[in-house]
Amino acid sequence: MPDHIRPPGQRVTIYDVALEADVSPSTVSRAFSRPSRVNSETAERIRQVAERLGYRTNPLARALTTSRTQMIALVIADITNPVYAEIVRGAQDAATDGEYTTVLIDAQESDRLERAAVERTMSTVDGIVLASSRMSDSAIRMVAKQRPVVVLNRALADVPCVVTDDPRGVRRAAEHLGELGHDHITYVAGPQASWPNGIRWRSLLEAGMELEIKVRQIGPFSPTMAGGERAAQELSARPATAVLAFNDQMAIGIIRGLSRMGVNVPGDVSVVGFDNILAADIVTPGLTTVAAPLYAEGSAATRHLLTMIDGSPGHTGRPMVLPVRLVVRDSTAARNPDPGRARPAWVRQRPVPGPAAHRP
Amino acid sequence: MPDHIRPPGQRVTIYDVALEADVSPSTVSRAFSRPSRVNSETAERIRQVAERLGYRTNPLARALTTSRTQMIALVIADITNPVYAEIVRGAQDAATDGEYTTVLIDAQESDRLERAAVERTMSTVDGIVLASSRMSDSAIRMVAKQRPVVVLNRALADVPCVVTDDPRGVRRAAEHLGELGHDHITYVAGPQASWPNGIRWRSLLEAGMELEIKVRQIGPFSPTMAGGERAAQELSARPATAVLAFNDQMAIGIIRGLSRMGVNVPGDVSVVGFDNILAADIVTPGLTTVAAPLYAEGSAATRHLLTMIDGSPGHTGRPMVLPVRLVVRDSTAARNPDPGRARPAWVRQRPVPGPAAHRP
DNA sequence: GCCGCGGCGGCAACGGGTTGCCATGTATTG
DNA sequence: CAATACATGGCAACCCGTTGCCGCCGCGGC
Repeated sequence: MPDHIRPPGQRVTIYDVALEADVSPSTVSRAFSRPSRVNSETAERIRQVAERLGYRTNPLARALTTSRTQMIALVIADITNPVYAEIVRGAQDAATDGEYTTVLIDAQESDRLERAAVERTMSTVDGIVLASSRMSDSAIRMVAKQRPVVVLNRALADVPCVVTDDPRGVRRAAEHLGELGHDHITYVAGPQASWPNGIRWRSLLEAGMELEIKVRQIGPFSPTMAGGERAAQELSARPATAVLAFNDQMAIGIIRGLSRMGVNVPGDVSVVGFDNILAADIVTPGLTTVAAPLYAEGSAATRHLLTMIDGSPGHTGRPMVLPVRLVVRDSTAARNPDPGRARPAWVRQRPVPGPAAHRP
Repeated sequence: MPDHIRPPGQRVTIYDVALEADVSPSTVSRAFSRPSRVNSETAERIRQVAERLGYRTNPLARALTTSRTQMIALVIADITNPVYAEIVRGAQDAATDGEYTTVLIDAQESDRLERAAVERTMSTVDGIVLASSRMSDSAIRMVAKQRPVVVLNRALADVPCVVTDDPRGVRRAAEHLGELGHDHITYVAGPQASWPNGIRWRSLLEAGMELEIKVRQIGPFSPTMAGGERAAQELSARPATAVLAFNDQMAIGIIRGLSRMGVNVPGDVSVVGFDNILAADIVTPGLTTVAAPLYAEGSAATRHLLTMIDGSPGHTGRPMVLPVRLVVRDSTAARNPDPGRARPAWVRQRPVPGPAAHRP
């Protein structure tokens, strides 16, 4: 009965609908793309025929003339990093609201892969959100010249940006540590290609000046738990009582590394992270961290992108900055007043067997 | 100097190249898509002109005639769930190997959203990997009729599938718990729309029969930490000494919930999860869990999809099944031999203040 | 010298919509 | 009632490659 069962692979086109509805193809086209341009009864009839035949407009064909694919690309540095999950959610929801589809690209922390992927995708999307791009400024500008681009977690002249208020976050963390009696903070650096890494360190320098806290930096390390564990090793060579890590994953790695070496967190060392990922709450001790409004970041960036696509110039003046807050948990505590107790376990470097290894 | 700086928005087409190289557009087209079909010197000249002009072939236009976009869609149930990160990596790497771009779609655990997104994307991709789809069997078959589809983590007649050996994983978990003296296992169920949820429960039923372990089920709960904490509440009403959770996130939630109520894991209750996400290793106690070869899943599924796209029928016979292994950590222990001690803390239900709350 | 064949390039017809412009018919206005 | 405006629909060109088919040319074989 349903005569809309066509040989598979034979897509229904506007021509089929036109024939069936006894109008010209252009009318069918207009019935969908500019309904106001056609008589409402005709439009309705066409819509019914289309429905019956199972017609779907072919986005590729449409894109060919309109050069609008209704897709945007979201490029993230590392899908393995849970920070991006919420950002993606925010972006995706905003895109869906605007009738756009999101193409997610995982750069795997690689400049090269990121460029290649962007290159490949650029011509298929109407705009791009670069979240924590690892590309060079000039590469980004190049891309921005060809398509609307919004950059997330990075400030860059002439390109619309949205960033979080990292300086304030760092400042709050430093104040918090200062109040606990720490007079020295070690920054454990993440990837040098990461823009926030630079700003966090500089902010700490600045905060240190004002608060009269000494600061130093070690690294860079990979922004992962493994990287944090490696940092812990290095920390043991140059002791510290307060550590600010580039991100939560590293902070967690640091906590684990230190614990394994017999160093007590927060008893001997206070650790602060960045991002407030879910795991920050489940690690023991709970991780004190600077929380960013992840979802809002993704959502704000893509909303801005959509307005640009719709022709707005995209205010490239100041970056849009989103507020952060310090989430205090149990990885920070008053500085151990007994220097004799603060170091021994650590100087001895007695490696304690870690938690049960993976046994198959 | 470089005359290839054209007014932005004016893309270079084969016609421009043809004009400049003094050949016909078709020759330019062939120079790229079938180099063997054109004289190698001519081809080289064309390539140089194209390079000079900055020509890039427009994938949309190409797709219009070839109906090949060189894109595949990867649909995942919930990007917030870390399990998918590795799957995505595997899929993406495999796709990149085959010169395909991956479009990631997050279904947000919603049947409706998933269908809508698939519907929207279907016509723009050459094939689809459905990882842990929440759609109905019939909806999936519908999609499979229009595009090559590989289903991940779900078995479905007439559609190529790749699954993990959950029955064996559950069996191993049950054996492990049995050896520790547990004679009763409670399964904490996840989403009913999740296929693995069903199979895990049935496998546990079966394993219980053979191993003479009693089993029961509670739930369903949302497959998140929050869901696990809710499950912990319910568990307190109907005590258990051994729990198998639908996934790691729930298991972690259960551990936290129980701890908060003063129940000791693994002293009073043993908890086993599923998936071996990173957090399983950082929670205290470390979570015993059934590990799946996430990366391999994504990679195998996509590779299979690519062969289907290249015309192979896609063996729809038996699903491809990937091996799992039990990772034993510290959340499982011998059953508490003292029933008097096994329940009191729990019957009393003294809610213990949880870890420090988020203080801004 | 004639024929056949292979290499190479061009023509033109797509693929599936979109849109500027024109033709027709009807409603509005003076 | 003529003149003008507007609503509606059709024609045809266009977007940018791809590809079937044909023609031209040079070469080797008989």
